[in-house]
Amino acid sequence: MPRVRDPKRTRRKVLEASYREFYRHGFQGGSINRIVSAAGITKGALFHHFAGKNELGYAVLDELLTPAVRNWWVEPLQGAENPLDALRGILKRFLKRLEAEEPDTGFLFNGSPVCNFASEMSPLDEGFRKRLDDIYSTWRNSIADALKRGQATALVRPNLDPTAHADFLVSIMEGSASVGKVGQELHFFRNCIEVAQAHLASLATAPQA
Amino acid sequence: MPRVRDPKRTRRKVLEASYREFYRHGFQGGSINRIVSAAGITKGALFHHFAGKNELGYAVLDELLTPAVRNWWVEPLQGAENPLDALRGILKRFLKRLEAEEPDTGFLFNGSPVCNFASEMSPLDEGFRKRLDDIYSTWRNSIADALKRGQATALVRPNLDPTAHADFLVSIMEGSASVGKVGQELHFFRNCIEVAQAHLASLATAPQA
DNA sequence: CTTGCAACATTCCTGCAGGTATGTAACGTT
DNA sequence: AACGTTACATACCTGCAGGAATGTTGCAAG
Repeated sequence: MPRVRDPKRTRRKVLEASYREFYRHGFQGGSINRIVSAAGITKGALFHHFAGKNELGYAVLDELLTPAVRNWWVEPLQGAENPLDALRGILKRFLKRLEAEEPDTGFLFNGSPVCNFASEMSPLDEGFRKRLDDIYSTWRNSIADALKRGQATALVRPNLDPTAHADFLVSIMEGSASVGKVGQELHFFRNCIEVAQAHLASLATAPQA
Repeated sequence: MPRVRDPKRTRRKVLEASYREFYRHGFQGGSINRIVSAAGITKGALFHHFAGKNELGYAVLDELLTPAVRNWWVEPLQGAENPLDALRGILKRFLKRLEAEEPDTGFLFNGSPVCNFASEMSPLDEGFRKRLDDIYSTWRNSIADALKRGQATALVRPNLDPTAHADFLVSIMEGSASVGKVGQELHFFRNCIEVAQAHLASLATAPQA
């Protein structure tokens, strides 16, 4: 049972409402008024917890999107004995999640939240650009490191550039999310992931059975 | 020497100024006032040529971005005898153009304009969604058709899905543009295109020399 | 059990946004 | 040459945006 005053909870509610608002309307198009009414609080409360709209956006990146990327792409790769299997597992989970979602809801069918922020805000504000660069860097490094470990254990072809392939994979994820949200057809996502899976399989040393 | 009144020219100036404004600030963040001052005209002239901000955005898509995609991706593939070579040629031209550009200017370093519109506006307005869907559809169809022709002439592996690979390729282009604009490093684009080139090469029937 | 600060709520303010109303002058038409 | 329409320019209007100022209340510590 929530107490009458629970600053952490309030802050969290604001963050999540902001996330949804910015996800739908973009950052610039997102309205503080809508956020406070969606969160069931007042503008005074919001500005007590966040210095301004930009800081609110920064907090969404730092406290929601950065952990999300860590959950999806860093932790699953960290302890993996076979990095290619781990990557293919992530893609499979992605597709499963997409198939379970209703269109127009949720994390994936309306584009990657990170990519939405990046498209809109990275050229306009250095605070956003820096944070988004951090997110994409850890994402790409996580994949590149996994591929390097795979090369060390002779599971991944030695003659390929792990960094380049990491860049390529992240581009695929973000690109398919952006293009797919326009058409809103599961079909499209399935196609992209399918080809990506085949591409990943082609990175293994032994031609797989 | 331009005449005192040249409606086509004026309209064109507005369109191009709008394109630049929306490219930098996004559609919602883009300001009509800035557009008219950048175009060197007045608000009355703008609203004489365009019914409203949305119609202005539609016109940018219809009259600037649709032809741009046709130029880059449809026409070069249309008469190509070898579709894979044609695709690789397009990628090479892209990279050349990127290398020639200053960062922070131009078509590519700040993301794909189509993708920017898509991320921001396709969930918010059906008029935008429809137009963007058309653009992406012709883009994808153009590639898929080229691959099919390649299969017919036995230049492309028969056991791959042309549609799926077209979806994949468009995702790569748009994704790398979106992710790359955050880091602003030519390195990243080069990596993505390089891997994409290798991927394209792997679609050929004969293991290429 | 008071006191003080943190956690809110209310109210108001300024600026710019997109858009309209109206005025005026160039230009094709007969 | 007079006219009507198209192509603009000027001035203004309404609304909501982000945010500041100020008021009020829970709550933990002494």
